[in-house]
Amino acid sequence: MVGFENFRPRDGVPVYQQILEHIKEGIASGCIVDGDELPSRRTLSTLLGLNPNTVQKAYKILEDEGIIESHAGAKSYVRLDGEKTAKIKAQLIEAAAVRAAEALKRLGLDQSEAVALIQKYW
Amino acid sequence: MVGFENFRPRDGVPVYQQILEHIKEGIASGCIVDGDELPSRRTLSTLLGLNPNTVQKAYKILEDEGIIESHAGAKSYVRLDGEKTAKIKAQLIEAAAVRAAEALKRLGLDQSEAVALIQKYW
DNA sequence: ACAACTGTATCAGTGGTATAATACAGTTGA
DNA sequence: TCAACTGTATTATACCACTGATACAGTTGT
Repeated sequence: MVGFENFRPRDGVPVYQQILEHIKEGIASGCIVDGDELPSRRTLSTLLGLNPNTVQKAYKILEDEGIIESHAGAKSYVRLDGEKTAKIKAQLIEAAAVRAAEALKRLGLDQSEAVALIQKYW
Repeated sequence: MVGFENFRPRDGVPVYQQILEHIKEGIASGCIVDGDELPSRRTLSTLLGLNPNTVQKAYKILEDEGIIESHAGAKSYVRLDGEKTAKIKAQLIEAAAVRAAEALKRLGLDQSEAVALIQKYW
């Protein structure tokens, strides 16, 4: 079962997007693999104190992207092959690295200073 | 005059926030200093193709934070002392570094991998 | 004084997010 | 079979961030 134990929604970002990201990050880090069962829309919405529609919105996008499989009446499962997993991981990592590099560059830092900072705040 | 030549708003983030960040980043990197004149609300909004209120919103926040000074009828100026400048710089750098470290951690990377990525995408 | 610029304030409209209340249909297991 | 779950869909509502349009007030320089 895909876990949401340490899911702490931060504000400023739509919750449905954070649910999306949480699952994709789980895939990238290897915590979530092919065949894993997802909590039902109703279960997860109750757990997080949300409306079922909010969870549905996130799940719908994941299904459109071919990451999960849903069928009326049955539970939902993660559907991944090696290629798709690698692609998700690469996309997230590149996005995070580019964002980090650009942010630090804009602050006037050079590469060695940036590296030192990452180490300091790790 | 505070410059907006290489200001390219990205979507997904409110424009008024990006204006805010642009000015704070300029302060952190030393491009913007005490006494600098700001473009007027109307001038900047025309330049960026925005509504004057959007610029006003950003300027208002900067004034509330004591970073710029505005008086009805007169132009607006940056007001900074060394302490304030250092504080802004430290805040932005810490925020960027923490955000970067957390994002890369969530993706399952370790410190050396993160450093390598920053160097790769620098 | 006056034109042309400044900042400031107010109100309306739009779109996205989230909630709410249902309804319907398929699967599962006792 | 049948109750209890599952997913799916629809409609309405509320709220807030953002943008847009407009009006008003103060300054600056000629």
